[in-house]
Amino acid sequence: MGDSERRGHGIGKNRQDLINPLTGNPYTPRYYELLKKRLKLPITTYKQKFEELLERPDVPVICVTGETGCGKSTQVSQWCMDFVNRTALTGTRRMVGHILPRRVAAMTVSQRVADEVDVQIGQQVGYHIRFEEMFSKMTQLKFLTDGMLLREIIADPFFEKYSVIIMDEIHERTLATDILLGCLKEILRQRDDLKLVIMSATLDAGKFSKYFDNAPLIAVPGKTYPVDIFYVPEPEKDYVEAAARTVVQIHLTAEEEGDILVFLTVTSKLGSTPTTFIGSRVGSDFPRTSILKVGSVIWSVGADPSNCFDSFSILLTLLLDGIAFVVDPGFSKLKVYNPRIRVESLLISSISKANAQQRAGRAGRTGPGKCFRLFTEKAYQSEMQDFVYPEILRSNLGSVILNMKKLGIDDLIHFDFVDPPSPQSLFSAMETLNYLAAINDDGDLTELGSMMAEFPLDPQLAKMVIASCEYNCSNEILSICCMLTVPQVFVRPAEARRAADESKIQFAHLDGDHLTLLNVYHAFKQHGDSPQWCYENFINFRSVQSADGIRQQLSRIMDRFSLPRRSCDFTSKDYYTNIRKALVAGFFMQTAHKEKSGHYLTIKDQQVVQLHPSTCLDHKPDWVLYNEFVVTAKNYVRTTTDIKVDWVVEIAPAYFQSENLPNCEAKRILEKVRAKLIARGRLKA
DNA sequence: GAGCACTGC
Repeated sequence: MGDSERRGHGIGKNRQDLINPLTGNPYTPRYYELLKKRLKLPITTYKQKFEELLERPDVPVICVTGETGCGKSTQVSQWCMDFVNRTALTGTRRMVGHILPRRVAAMTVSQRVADEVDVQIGQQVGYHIRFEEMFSKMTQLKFLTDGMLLREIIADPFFEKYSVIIMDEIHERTLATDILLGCLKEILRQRDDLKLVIMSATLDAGKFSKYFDNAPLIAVPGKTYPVDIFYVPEPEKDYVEAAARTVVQIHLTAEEEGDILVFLTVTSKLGSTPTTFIGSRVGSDFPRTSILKVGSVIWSVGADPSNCFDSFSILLTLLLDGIAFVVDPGFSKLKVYNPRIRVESLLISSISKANAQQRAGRAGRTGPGKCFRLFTEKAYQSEMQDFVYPEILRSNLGSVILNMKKLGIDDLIHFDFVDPPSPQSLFSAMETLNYLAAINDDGDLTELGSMMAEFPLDPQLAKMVIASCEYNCSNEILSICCMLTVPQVFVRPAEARRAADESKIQFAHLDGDHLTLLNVYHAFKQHGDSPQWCYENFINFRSVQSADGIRQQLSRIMDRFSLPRRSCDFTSKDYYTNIRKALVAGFFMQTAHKEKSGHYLTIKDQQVVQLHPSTCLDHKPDWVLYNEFVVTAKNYVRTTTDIKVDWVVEIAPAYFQSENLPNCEAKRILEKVRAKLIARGRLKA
């Protein structure tokens, strides 16, 4: 705590006391207002202990745990900034980097800290997230997303910009965090002037402390009240119904005041507005505010069902006090990866004990609370995992490996991961990168791979973008690539499905959905990026707008590598053919063949798939390329384009060599085509 | 002929 803070409300007699050392200006009234609140935070008691640890040269890593709301994110970074200012040697002053997994969190926490230390955001305190740089030369404390730090480390392998790095919310265990933790452990061996602060939710703390050679741990108790936990006696068949029922019951019987928080995941049952679903069962005279978590969207239920929060307010809302009841069905939507068929999908899966405890904790923020778990106590005790598997164990590792190779980490098998991925999943991703020519047969990054790593894209997309220059259609592929990267371009409101489908027809390209997306992008630009036009044509404005932003970023990267941005003549018969060939250059591993029986099999893994009904293809081509494999009631390939077998053999000869292929109809055709192309001199034997 | 969209660069 600075001198002025110790004097409480800063009614110092000496004018000097009222000067903000960061700016040289007197503190504003707002500063004192916030200071009062800061002094009451649970974490404030631990300031001295933390600072002592920070000063000790033999302590490179400090772990801090505490529940949301204890103040760790806002206060610890200020203490670190003070520390750097106290100890900074003349000459180069280094920064404090505060890493959070989400953009919104990085923005809101940095704004809060800037307010608390009474500076303008972007000056001494700033943030850096994708598409937004809010910092300057004088920035001493910078908030950034983990993905952003992963970009920075490429240019600055020892984090020499920083004196202190704070890794916050690491229990979320994003891919980027896991790579960074491994890198940081190594960097700390080589830099004795770097401090690392690890912050996580309480339960996982021991694991990280141990990983960093038993780093000292500061555990901040939460300011919480007891929460009674209730279980259902029998497993619930339909948890959405059960959740609605429970909400009604609380409403009718509970005497306590307070709001209800329900954790739901998106399911078909809920439709586009879970509000209506719950609302229809709860009735309209529902006095309590229900906040329903649906993916990343929070919906409020109550008198005004249209009153739903946008994603920016979610964090703030969830931090809001006043919740006395939690209804927890015990599920969340989780990415799972099947390495055998190389498919990532979102599955509704059971949450972990740690998740369940965190959810229950929401009920005890302002007073005693109740948590209704819609699963049995036995399931909790014996079936739930302690923690959900971290993302790195549930993902296709293509991007991860590309990133790590770019950082010069060659031996991935012996890299010190907190949770090492299996050698099989590493190998399968290496194989994919090898087919894309991003790494050579020795596992070393090629020049192409090094370039691919610079693009914030999946390896296939990066390869496609770079390859498109050879096909004279990089402008078009760039647009398609961005449209593939953003969510849900076509809007289909429940009440206007037919109108939406009819509207989509005007963009439809009969050769495939990729070209349809290109048409949408072009139309969007022709109509001057108009939100109104989007609305009228059932196009998701936010999606196409962000596609446009990504496009600008990717364009700059292309320019940096002198990759020509070109289009071939629109009237040429090759215009669309070139584009489709460029698609093949990136996605040749995601192709399917129509068997004689009429159904499609994926080439490499022989999965039976169907074209997703949303496709614009008006025919069933013999060969299709797909962007996505989705598993719902059936296996579908979504966003598909008609391709010619000659192209795949010509463009990816190594991949389509027959020894790689399972014995099937497609293999025999590919062999014939191969022989034909060799005979014509279009392919080397 | 179904509907199911988690984040980050």
